[in-house]
Amino acid sequence: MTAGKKVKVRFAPSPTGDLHVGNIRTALFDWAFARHTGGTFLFRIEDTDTTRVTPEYIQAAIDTLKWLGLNWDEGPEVGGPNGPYLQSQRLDIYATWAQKFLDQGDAYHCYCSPEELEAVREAQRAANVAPGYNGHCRDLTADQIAAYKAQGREAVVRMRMPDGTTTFTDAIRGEVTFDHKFVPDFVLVRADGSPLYTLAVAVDDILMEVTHVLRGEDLLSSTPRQIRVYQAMGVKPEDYPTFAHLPFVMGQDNAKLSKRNGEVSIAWYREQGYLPEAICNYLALLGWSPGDDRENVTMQELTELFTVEKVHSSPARFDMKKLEAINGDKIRALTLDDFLTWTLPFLTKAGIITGTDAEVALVKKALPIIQERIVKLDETPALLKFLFVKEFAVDADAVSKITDDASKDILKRSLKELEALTTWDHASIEATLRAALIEDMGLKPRIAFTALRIATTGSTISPPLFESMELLGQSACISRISAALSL
RNA sequence: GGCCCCGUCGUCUAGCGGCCUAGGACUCUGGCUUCUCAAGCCAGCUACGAGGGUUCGAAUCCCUUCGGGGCUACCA
Repeated sequence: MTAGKKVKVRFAPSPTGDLHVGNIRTALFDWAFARHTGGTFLFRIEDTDTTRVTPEYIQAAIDTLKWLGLNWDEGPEVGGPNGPYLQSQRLDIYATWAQKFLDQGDAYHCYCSPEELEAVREAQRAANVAPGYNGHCRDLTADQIAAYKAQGREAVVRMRMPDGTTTFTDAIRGEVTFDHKFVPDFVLVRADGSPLYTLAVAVDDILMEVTHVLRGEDLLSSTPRQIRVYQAMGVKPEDYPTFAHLPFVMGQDNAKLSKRNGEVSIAWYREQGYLPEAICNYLALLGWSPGDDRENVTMQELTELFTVEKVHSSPARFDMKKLEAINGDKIRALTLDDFLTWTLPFLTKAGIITGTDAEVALVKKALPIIQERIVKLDETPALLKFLFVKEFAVDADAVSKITDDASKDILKRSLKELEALTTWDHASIEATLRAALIEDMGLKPRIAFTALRIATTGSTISPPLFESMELLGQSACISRISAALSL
């Protein structure tokens, strides 16, 4: 199938909500496959279900893909030779093909009402036979049709599924066969004239010259229906796209990932401070591996290493802990400038800074000491807050730890030493404090520095103490310690 | 129920008949380091769903079984 042709892969979500982890994993594989093969990545919006798809969700899907860096060659905003790329703008195309199928006898009008169809299914379930359309309207006579029309019945367009089987080779699962006995005649066009997924997806994949369909395994059993449409379109088997059905991403409870068993919206991950590259790296490892022990890969490396042959056929469980670990790795690998760029929005959103040049400069100086201690960007405000607060106050739960006499002694001595210090850098601060508190007073470092940490940063947890004090500045340190003494 | 897909440590995976007393990563536990928190380093725990074959030899091939999942819409 499609051998020799230039690869074209499509990602075609139906935006009935925010794109979720599963969608993104599919998009990522589509993208990686296209880039690996030097092919085209096509992005199409399947918005034929107008009751569930909204313009907001469509825009959100576009933004999400952009944010992740999954750039497309054909699709919304960038256009392309086979547009439009929103199915809602291609209705006339589907109508034309549906009519052709009707004319050819591949499809027929079905006048059964939803209620009648449901009754049939109910009976089938009761009789323990496979539920599905019973072919009631397959061979209606002209009189029967006239009678239905006279009753004012609306018709759907239904595809005739001939006896036999459909066999295709899935690039991930191998040869798969479906007996048409279990693939009932299916609806192509609703009674209101709007197309269904089964029609639109098949028509578009052919018209847009898609060579590879990598999609979720939930669509595996709909493949024979797509192939049936190709046949009716007159497409030769060697021109069918190659199918590859990706395994699911499951939640912790082994059910398809959903809001109930894990956070699924990419928007949520973005707000939490996950890096797009971390999300992509982690998702790439769900159902795929480079084949060796490599795990940390850049987007560039992913496109070099990705092949469908290495994709699994078994589902994978989503593990937030592993994502966090990878995110931490990616954060630590960031250059200072990139780290700054990623961090600033979190600090401004938290109200820690407003964005002045002085603030940004201080943040930049402080970032190196927190880079290896955060896993997500949203941890940054809490760690750097002490540098920017206008009204400094010691955390309520830490106050009691520095009001005892021993702590007061530590703070008093520290104050004296720091006031006398003429060179204000972390090495000098540390040398002075160690000499006075550890060597002279004989205190344990842990005890001595905890008291100072609370007094200067307001918390029992902070970036390294001496670096923090350097950044804070001599006068601020002195005034905070003085204030702590009168608590 | 029927059809289809899937089954290696808790999780993601390596493995494609001998290199496997099953390797790596995350998690977890213990230790080292240490000014807190991290990071880093070291160690440990834990897996081929089960049962039959085939073979000198099976995690790897075949069959059965059990288990999980998907589909079964005028959703996608």
